[in-house]
Amino acid sequence: MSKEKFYITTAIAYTSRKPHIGNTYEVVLTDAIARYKKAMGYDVFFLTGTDEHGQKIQEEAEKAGITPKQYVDGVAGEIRAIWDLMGAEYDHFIRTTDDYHVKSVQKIFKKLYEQGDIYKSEYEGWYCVPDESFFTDTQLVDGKCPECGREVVRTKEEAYFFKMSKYQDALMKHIEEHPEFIQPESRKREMVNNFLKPGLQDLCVSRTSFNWGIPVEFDPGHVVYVWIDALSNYITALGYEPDAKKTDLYAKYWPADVHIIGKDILRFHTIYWPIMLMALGEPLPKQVFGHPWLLAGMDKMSKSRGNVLYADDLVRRFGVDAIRYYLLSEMPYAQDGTISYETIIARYNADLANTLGNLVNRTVAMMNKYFGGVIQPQVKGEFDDELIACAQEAVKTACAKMDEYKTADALDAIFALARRSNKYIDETAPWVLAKDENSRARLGGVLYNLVESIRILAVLLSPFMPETAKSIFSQINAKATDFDSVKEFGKTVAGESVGEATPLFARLDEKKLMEEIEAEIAAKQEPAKKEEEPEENFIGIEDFAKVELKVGLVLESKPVEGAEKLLVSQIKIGDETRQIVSGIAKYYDPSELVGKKVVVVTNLKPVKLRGVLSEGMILAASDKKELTVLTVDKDIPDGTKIS
RNA sequence: CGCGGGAUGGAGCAGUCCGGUAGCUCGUCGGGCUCAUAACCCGAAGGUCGGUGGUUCAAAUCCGCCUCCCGCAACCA
Repeated sequence: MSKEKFYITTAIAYTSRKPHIGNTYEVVLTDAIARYKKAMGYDVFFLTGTDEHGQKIQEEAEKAGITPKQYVDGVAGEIRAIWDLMGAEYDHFIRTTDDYHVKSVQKIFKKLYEQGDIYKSEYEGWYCVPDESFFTDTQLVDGKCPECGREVVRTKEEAYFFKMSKYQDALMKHIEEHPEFIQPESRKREMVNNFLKPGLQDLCVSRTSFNWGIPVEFDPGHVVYVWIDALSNYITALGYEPDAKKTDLYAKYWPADVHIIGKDILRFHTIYWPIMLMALGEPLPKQVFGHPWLLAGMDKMSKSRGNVLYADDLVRRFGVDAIRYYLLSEMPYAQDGTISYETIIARYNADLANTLGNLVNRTVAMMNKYFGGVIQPQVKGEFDDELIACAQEAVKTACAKMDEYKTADALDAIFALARRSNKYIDETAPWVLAKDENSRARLGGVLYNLVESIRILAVLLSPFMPETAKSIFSQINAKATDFDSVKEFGKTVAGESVGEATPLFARLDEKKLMEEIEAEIAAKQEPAKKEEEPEENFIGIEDFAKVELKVGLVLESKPVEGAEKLLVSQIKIGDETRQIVSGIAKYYDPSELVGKKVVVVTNLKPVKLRGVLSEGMILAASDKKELTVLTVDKDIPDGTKIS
């Protein structure tokens, strides 16, 4: 009888830049699940890879003065190196520039076109250059870009569209009939209520404005736009081609058991991807899990905020398993988690060094001290039952939680056994037993129980911290290391010798380490700033002169109906009065604004925001928490020019 | 009234579906022990479970209303 299969994937990482620890979380999570499933006897296929096409990459490459292919080769290599560093045991690493992928995507595109699911747009479309976005007539707001309100160009570029609406009802039905399809549950409602119920828009699936993409075979000049290209990776990696004989891999592993993805791309995986598969006549993935995000403090990690943490830096400092442990134990199932050096150090010391590391260390040390390292036979005694029950409970709970992909809860159950084992040492007090020759057998039995508990701990930890598990196995010289061996207590073999007691995780000096880290960060930031500023950020005085700024007096202000952030104000600027809409409702009560003299950009092209005409812009200073409008220092008539 | 999630000792979370002693980890304070990585074990302090009204013998848990936070959508000239 063959083993049950389990196909699991991460999203493919975009190769525009090096991934930060938040991006890396996804591959660690997936790896832990994959290792667990393997340990449970599944025939696992774990896919990850990189998404390498698109305008952004083309631009980055141009900036760097190399070809897009050279550029993505570099970043993809970097990504793969990080995945390897994290210990990800993937079975295949797909790159969307791989030839088999390119070929298959072209065929998929063609098939969808030929069967009428993709059509060439017959009307002209609208393109917003700064946003690089393409819109249909109905998407425009008052003839302007719905994203940014700027002018759009009636673009001559044709584009292909995917008829999403055709499959809408079928998808709706599928989601209703498979409640486990979208995880976590709350995300499902977001998808259904925000996209499915209002009706799906047809999706633009080709571009002519850049050429770094998979060419549409039958229409030169067009490249396949992101969705069909990127999402298909899950099947092309298995050798899928439409209307061809199914490969063994595909026949065996598809449909995927779970796609592990970030919550930000849930929409593409739960709506567009299933519809694509329906159109191809292929089965849908069984589940899509949108994991939460890892935040640095309270903020999203981003380069511009300067709060980015990288996996390789962290691994260098704390080791792979410590970082894997942090990510897997700290992230809640459905809510965003946080990461910082302080919290890593705190968990490292409390859980890894004190609870786990010290347990192993003291046990092995006693074994060596009292019995020359030789494991003694099991001798029953007081407190044993409770320890054994705890070990069995840990196995049961850890597995149950892992079946739901709740890694934090699983680790919690495992560490409960480590804590119970430490307590067992205090209860049985081996050092007291050691003083009495009569209790020598019991002393051996106590140590046996401890070694066995530690062995079970290591087995359970192996999907999460493979290196650590290995190190523990070697220290206690464990022979039985698979999940089968932890079903019952007592697989440790008496007569074997344990190894040297080597600390698994050295305790960290938080204060000293933080000083070191801060110094390092400071050293890194200084030179980086100097490089960037002078070259790119200067504008000439003539550029500045293009902006016409004047003092304006706020006569009246009120909220814009139906908009959360908008206030519409009547502003007197010399002889004229203008209506200006600003996104400041969260920070200002309309009445506060009246009578203020503010700085207004007067030569901005008028736009309609939320249907209300805005003829200018009020300048304001803001960071993520606070916003304040600019006013003038001394009183001066409205209409005064600012330069 | 766009949709959804949440508010529980200093921090992070469980408990809420199926009402009945409010639990876990970290932190703090006190004690114990000495096998061990100044570690481990025990004990204590600390919560009117966001507010309010109701149902009930009994509400963190069920129902109504309100406040605040967070996602998604929209939008932020």
